[in-house]
This record gives sequence, structure tokens and C-alpha cells, in this order.
Amino acid sequence: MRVTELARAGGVTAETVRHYTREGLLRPQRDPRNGYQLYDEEALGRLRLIDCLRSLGVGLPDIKKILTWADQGSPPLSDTYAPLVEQRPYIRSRIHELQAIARWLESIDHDNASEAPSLKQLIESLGSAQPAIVTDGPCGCHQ
Amino acid sequence: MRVTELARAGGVTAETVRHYTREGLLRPQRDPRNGYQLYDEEALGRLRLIDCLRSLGVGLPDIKKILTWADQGSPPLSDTYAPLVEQRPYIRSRIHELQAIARWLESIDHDNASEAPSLKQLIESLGSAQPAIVTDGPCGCHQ
DNA sequence: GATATCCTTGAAGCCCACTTCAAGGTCAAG
DNA sequence: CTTGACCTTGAAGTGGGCTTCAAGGATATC
Repeated sequence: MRVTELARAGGVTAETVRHYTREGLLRPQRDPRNGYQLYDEEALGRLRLIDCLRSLGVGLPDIKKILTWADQGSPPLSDTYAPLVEQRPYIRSRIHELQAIARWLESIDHDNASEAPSLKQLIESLGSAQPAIVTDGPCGCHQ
Repeated sequence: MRVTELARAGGVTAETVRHYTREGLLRPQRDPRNGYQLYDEEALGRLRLIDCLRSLGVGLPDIKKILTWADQGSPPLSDTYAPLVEQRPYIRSRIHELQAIARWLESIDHDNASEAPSLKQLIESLGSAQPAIVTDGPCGCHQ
């Protein structure tokens, strides 16, 4: 695949793919005839991983470290992946919250709109849900 | 709750809560004795919704519109919530991706590290998963 | 062979979500 | 009655993740 194809498959812009490539997060092969960058399916997996980790507030430099370890086949020791492991308590609750949002969103155009649950109810459920265990301070995401 | 309490409960910094308040996304009551901002449990729900939508790439101005409609009790018409509805196809796949990451993360410190699945396998699964239906271009998230 | 659409690069620019600053007020504990 | 930890405000600053620019090459279609 070339940049634009990968970008479409991954749901980002071609410029974003180029940016990640410049920063060394993606390492495409080259078409020897014209110097174009060629991405395989693994690159799509990397791109999706980058997008997910970004959404959890992990910065590009940390993501780069993680991908580099993946390339080197480093053993998955939990302290090796510190920036990821720190996010762990939040991921499960983020998943639950997104599920609540997804359910709500689906209800508002499948159903007859007037009997769908209100946004207020969604907000209420997000406020009273089992929170991630927060003891000391902000989570460090969205630095 | 005051700013710091809400911030802790919501997993963000107090400054972030103040920022959302200044921008009108949160509308706390006031302690008449000292002018301190007082947040109720609904504010926590709003804060979590803001954080989730931000993670989906929705900008603060769009989030503000959505919250304003929620306050006015507007009916949940799908075109009213355009910036949210646009994200809908991506939310389900984002959830699946986060679940894959969560499973992988949990395996690397519950199990004996050496027999845990490698990051390469996680990346592979992210690359070959059923993609969100992408027909025309980038998703518009992370503007 | 022109036109349009893709691709390359490094450097420069931009956006916007926060953060920090500055100058103060509140309040509980010691 | 001072220390320290909280709170207020608007304005100004920062950081990082893209975007755009500029100048040019490749490829396919008319």
C-alpha cells in the first residue's frame, strides 16, 4: 500500500501517516523504481495501535519506544512498557464509557427518536459508574 | 465537590476542570460564602463525557454544543448531534481495539512474562481486524 | 504532450487544549 | 496571627501533533 491507501484504511490523513513515518513510528519499504513508500499490513496494525495509544494520552515519543521494543522482540516485561502499564486502570473504564456512548448513539437513530434515552441519562450514568481507582492525583494522560 | 475533588474523581487536573468551566462546558454552582465553584455528580458525568469525546477527536466547541443541547433537553435527533454521529462507525472498532490492548496488557503482568503474547501479535491482530467502513477519506477525528 | 493526481523532502507554520502567571481572597490547623 | 493549602480571575505562554509550504519527480488519462 502507498501512503494514501494506508491512511484511508487506518482512518487518518495521508499527512498524518507521513508525519509518523518521518518520526520513525512507521518504517515503510521503498519502491525501488520511484522511491515511493510502501506499507504492509503490519503497518496498518501499527497505525491503529498508535491511534489508540494517542487516544489514551500517550505521546509519540513513548509510542516510538514501545514500537521499537516490538521490533526488537523485547520480552514483554511490565516495567518495559511503563507508559502503557500506567494507563491500564483507565482502559477498562474508558471501554465501558465508550460502550455506554455507543449504545446511546445507536439508540438515537435506530429507534423512534422521541422514545430514545436522553443525553442527560447518559451523562448521569457516566457520573455514577464505578470509577477507575484514583488515589493520588491526575492520571497523567492528556499531558 | 470543589475543583480539586472533581478533578481527582474524573482523572484530570484541577486546571483542566477550571479550563472547561471557563469555556462553559461545566457550569458549577457557587458557594455564596466565598465564591468557590461547587460541582455535583452530574458534573462528573459531564467531565467523563468530555474526556471520552476528546479521545474520539471531538473538539471543545462541538462538545460545548452537545452539552448545551443536553441542558436544554433537546430531543436526540441524529442530525442535531452531527459531530457525534459522524464518529459512530469508529467507536465500536475503537472499543474492540482497546479491548485487545487491555487483554494484552493484563497478560503481561498476570502471567509469567516469558509466555505472554508478544506485542507483534497484538499489532498483527489490530492490522487484520474488521475495519470500520471507510469509503471516502479520513475520519475527521483528531482534526 | 498537457492535465490531473499521486508521490518525495525539510522546514516552517498553525491550532488549540491546556498551563502558567500574577495578584489576590478563604480557611483550618497549630 | 502565621503558615500552608486551597480558591478566584483574566491574560499570556507553551507544547506537541499535525499541516502546510515550496519545489520538484512519477504515473495515468485524455
